[in-house]
Formats: sequence, structure tokens, C-alpha cells
Amino acid sequence: MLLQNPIKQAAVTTADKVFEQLQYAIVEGDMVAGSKISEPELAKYYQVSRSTLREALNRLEKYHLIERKANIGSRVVDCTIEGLLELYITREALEGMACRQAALNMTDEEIAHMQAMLSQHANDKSLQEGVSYYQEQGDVDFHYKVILGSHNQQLISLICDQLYHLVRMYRCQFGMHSPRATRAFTEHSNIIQAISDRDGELAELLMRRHIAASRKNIENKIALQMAEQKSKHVSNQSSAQISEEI
Amino acid sequence: MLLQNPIKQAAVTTADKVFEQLQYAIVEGDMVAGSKISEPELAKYYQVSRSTLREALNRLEKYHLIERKANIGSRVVDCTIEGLLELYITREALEGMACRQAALNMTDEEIAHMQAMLSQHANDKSLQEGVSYYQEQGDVDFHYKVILGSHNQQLISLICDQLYHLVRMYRCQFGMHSPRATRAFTEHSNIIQAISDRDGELAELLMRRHIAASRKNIENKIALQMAEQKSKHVSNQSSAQISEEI
DNA sequence: AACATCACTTTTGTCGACAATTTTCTTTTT
DNA sequence: AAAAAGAAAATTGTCGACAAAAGTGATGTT
Repeated sequence: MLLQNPIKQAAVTTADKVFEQLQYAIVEGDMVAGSKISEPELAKYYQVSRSTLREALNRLEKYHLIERKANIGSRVVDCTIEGLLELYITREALEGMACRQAALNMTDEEIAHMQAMLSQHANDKSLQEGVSYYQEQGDVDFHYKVILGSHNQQLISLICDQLYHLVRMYRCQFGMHSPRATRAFTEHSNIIQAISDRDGELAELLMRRHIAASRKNIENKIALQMAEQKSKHVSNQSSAQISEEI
Repeated sequence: MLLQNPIKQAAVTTADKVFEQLQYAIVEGDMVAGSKISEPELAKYYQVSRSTLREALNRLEKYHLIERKANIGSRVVDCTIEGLLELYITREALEGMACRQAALNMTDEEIAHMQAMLSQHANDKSLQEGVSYYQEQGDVDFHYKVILGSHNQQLISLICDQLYHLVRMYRCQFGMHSPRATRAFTEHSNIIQAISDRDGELAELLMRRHIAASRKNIENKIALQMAEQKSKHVSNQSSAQISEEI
């Protein structure tokens, strides 16, 4: 898997390993979103006792990948358009603030490193060719660098633990593509400039616009698809591909 | 306990009940912050098996009230000045955005209800007398109303589940008092006005100032106490009382 | 006296079984 | 035939026991 959580710790216990496998299965859609989870079945599948499976489920619940009800059971979280938009709004708030804090708290070395990363991407031939794969990775790297640069454990934990698992899940399930490389590159460039200027206010503003632009782009795509589907009388919209950036 | 989580569901299972008791014990400081947790000991104390106690611990970990390490054990989270300030910065980001969304998404009925709540507080004699108790409750009610008014499940869950347990813990452990009633009342009043004007931008700005003001006030108090302690050669600073608003 | 090693104790992780609750299916009644 | 009631099956919650890992203290070596 490409988009790794940068602050995760190694899986030492069996429950950890089962959790990781389940995490990938859910994020990549091998376990269908919204479906019920059978503890005995899964325990048998992963060759572990139900206790350790439940331990893994607890961790999945912590990361908002499943939902549990007492005496009823667990379900994989559902991927809805509303949920996706809510996620973007939350990201806008948290990553915006993280970017402001990064401008205040990043060391000069960290900033230099981020600038180096960016110019490396600039020289990368994939950018010129408009290939999305490397840019995708670069985009994720950039966002993580900014988040970690906030030096705020609370923000880091919330964004990386609570949000980004879901972000990756939506990316996979809705088949979202990367942003047009050049546009994102310019925006990233401006954000880094604001950070190296130690201009927290501008840095936050730019990051919020960067994320809000993606959200609005998605909203437009959705509106378009809805109209298309209405004219074509297609009922199933959950498998729709949304060509948009992270 | 006064400051309840407004979105919590009833505790039906034994693990739920143990979790609730442990939650209060941690928040109110009956279990000292940073201390190690003994599973056998706690299980015996609450008269449950270690399995159900571990289930409760899992939930505490989900809410960031304890921290676990594989094969090592659990510790109650530590209350530090840095952690408190990080919490305020995160609140500023999340509640600011929640307030913006509330301006966009609250129903007219919800707004009317919040206005009624505020004028009730205005007429309450406790406000005139500057009694903090009711105002404390009123302040919490106000913030919760705004958060729920965002109609954004992601924001609601993050703030109420992840942040407010810690907020209450810090309030208890640092013995923080309420804000001066009249000042907070005016600020709340202005925020509600912005919401009823459907002015999301202003609503967010005012809420962020409202929270940032508290944070800065705390920072000043801390700086003052640090100076005092230095002159008095007092070493223990963790039990300091910080007279500041939520 | 300080350090390393080994055995012992304690604690955490995992397992299978039982109890309680929910769901499903059958039977009964209107 | 539809709805209600009750029995059976399956699922979740809880328990005590064992296995594995970490911590502790005594012993021996340099």
C-alpha cells in the first residue's frame, strides 16, 4: 500500500497484524462498505481466536473504519457523498491550522528539507509528463510534512489517526485521481513560501484554499454525475468514479 | 458529573459501565495522570474479569484518556501545559469551522432555541451576581449547541469524542474556573448574531477569537505562575490552579 | 563496587468455553 | 393469509486458564 500513516508503530502482537490486514481490506474495498461483520467468520478466516479478532476490531473502531453497536455487532463504515464532503471540511479546518502552526514551529532544517523535496518533484520527469502517480505520492508527502511540521501532537494524531484512514478509503472506493500536477505544484510552492516566511496567517489561508478547491471540484463533479445519471436512468451511484485530487 | 458528552449512548454492557466509571475516575483525577494501570488490580476492584476490563481500557484509549504500549501496559495520559495549549489550538480550528458550518446549516428553530437559551442566561440572577457555576454550564451548553448545529457528523464526533474528554480532564486537574460571565456572554451573543445572520465567515472568526482569547489568557497566567514559582523556589507546578475559562 | 547473567515473579496477550442477547424460523391464532 | 407468540439457532459479551513477554532480584564475574 502506498499511502502509509507516517506515525504508525510496528505491529508486534497478533491482534496488530490482523488489524493491519483488516485495515487494508476495508480501505481497499475488499470488505464492502456498510456490510455487517461476522466475528466467528473473520476469526476463522484469519486463524485467530475471537478474542484477538475483537481486539483488532476495537482498533478499527478507534480509527473510525467500523462502527459497533452493543449486542448487535459491527459494520464497515459507509462511504457516502455527504461523508466525503464532511471529511474535506474537517480537513480544511485541521490542516489549515496545522499549516499555520507549521509556519510558527517548523525548524529551518525541516523547511529546507521540504523545499528540497518540492524542487525534486519539479525536476521529476513525471511532473512534466503529467503522470499522476508520483505526484500523488508527492502530494501525500507534502501534506504529511506540513502536518508533522506543526509539532502539535494533538493535531498530528487527529489528522493522521482519525482522518487519513478515511481519506484513503474514500480515495480507493470512489476511485479518485490526483490533482492536475502543475496546479497542485504551484499551490504547494506558495504554501511552502508562506511557511518559510513564517507567515502563519497566509499559510493557513493558502492551505484552506488548496483543500477547499478540491472539495468544490468534487461537488461540481458530483452534480454533473447526478445529472448524467438522471438522464440515463442509472440507479447505482456508489461505484461512480470521481476524477479529483486528494 | 456536570459536563456530559451530549452524543454519548447509554451504557448497556458491563464493559460500558466500567468504562464510564474509569472515565470519571481519570477525568476527576482519582486515577493520577501519568500513572501506570494494573489490569489485574483494576479488574479485582471493579469485580469484573480482565477481559471486560480490557474492553473498557480499549474504549478509554479510543478517547485518548489512556495510552497503551504492546506488551508493556497502559498509562493514564499526562496533563502538561503544552498539551493544554495544543488542545486549545485544536479546539480553535475545529470549533471555528463548526461555527461556520452552524451558520450555514442550523435550522431556524435551532437558532431560535439557542437565542432563547442565551436570553434565559441573561435574565438568570446568577449572571448579575457573577456566579460562575451556572455560567459554566451555560458556556458548555452554548459550545455544544454550536457544535451540534454544524450538522457535520465528522466534526461533531471529533470534538465531542476526542477533544472534550480531555478538555474536562484538564479543567478538573488544573482547577480551571469559568470565564468572567459578562465578557463571555457578550462574545456568545455576537456569535449567535453572526449565525442568525448566516454569516459563516464572521461566525468562524468570532468563535476562533473567543477560544484564542482563553488560550492567551492561560498563557499569561502560566507565565505569571512560572515567574512566581521561580522566586519562591517551589518545584511542584502540576497542582497549580489556573483561573481561566473553559 | 559495578556489571552481566540467570532464575523467578509479575504482567500482558491469546485461547476456548459458557452466559446473555438478538435474530430467525416455526407454530399458532384471528 | 397476515400477525403474534414462542422455540431454536446464531451471535455477542463475559469468564477463567494458559502462553509469552517484560520486569525483578539474586548470584557470580571482572
